[in-house]
Amino acid sequence: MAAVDSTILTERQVEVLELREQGYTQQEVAEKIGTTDSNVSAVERAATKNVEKAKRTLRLVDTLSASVTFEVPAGTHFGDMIEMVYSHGDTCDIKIAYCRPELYSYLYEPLEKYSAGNKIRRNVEIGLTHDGDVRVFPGEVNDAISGFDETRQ
Amino acid sequence: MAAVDSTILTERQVEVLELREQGYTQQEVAEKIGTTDSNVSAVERAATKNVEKAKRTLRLVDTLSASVTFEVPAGTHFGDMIEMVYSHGDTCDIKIAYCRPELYSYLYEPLEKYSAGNKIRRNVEIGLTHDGDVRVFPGEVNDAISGFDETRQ
DNA sequence: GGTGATTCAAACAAAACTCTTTGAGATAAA
DNA sequence: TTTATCTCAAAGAGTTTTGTTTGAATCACC
Repeated sequence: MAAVDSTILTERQVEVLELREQGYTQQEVAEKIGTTDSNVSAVERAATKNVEKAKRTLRLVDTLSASVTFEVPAGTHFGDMIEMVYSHGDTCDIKIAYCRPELYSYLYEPLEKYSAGNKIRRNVEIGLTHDGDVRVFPGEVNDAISGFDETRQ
Repeated sequence: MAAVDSTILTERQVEVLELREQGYTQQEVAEKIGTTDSNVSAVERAATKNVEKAKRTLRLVDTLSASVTFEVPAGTHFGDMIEMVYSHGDTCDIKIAYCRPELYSYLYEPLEKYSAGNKIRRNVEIGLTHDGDVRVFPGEVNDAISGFDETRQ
């Protein structure tokens, strides 16, 4: 079995991920490792959640390590957020490396799933690097402002 | 403060990372958040460890998601490991996308710090993708085989 | 030598997470 | 309908992690 040292995955989680990756169904995996399909499902879900956490962690650190950071509150319009990027850039003598249309799609991509009606439904942390790059971290939900029920499908 | 939702960093850890990133010393951060410099050091270390864990997690998942995976035991010579890559590729009808010298430096880069005397000091998980790419995950220490004291500087 | 910045180990309580079981549903195909 | 596959919530016991304190140590620099 693959090593899990200094990883946020447990041995059990890697065990399940490996077998699932090889094409076995949850029931087959359950038999192989001696437990129930329901348990395999739970472990697999925990593993997936951990992988998502790892991705978000690196994105957050990447954003925080920019020389300027600021937070955009949930409910902000996309256009306003873009203005905030440029004005913070001006204030800190950073020339943003994107023109307005570029920045729009650059920001829209990672935020698409947290947006609706041209508004962002989450607090967003934005970082500006020395050389004008823009980094984004979609943060926690803020239903009070956005007026959306995140849990609904 | 930046959101830490669905992240493996705690609020405290992000708090410290943010202030440290802004250039404050550990003592200054300690005063700001009302604790000791020694504590700030500990929290910062935990945060760094978590970031490393996140990186290793993604590398492991990347390796595991390859269509063929196998493990190279600690103590293996670099040359033997490279032969293993090609022979597994042959077995599974995967044409490795690197020639021998390329593969050598490609594998040496991520494994350099775990190597000595042309041997690897750790178990290494290797994944081969459908299109011949090679992925590497340096695993747990195995001092019994490698005969090295990892803790020594 | 002294000083500022940082690191480290040990210990502890509180908090978070893990795997598991149980029992119930959801979905889609035969 | 039956079957296979997968999901979900709640609850429990066990393990791990976290933040913290204390006291000592390291390192670079004046």
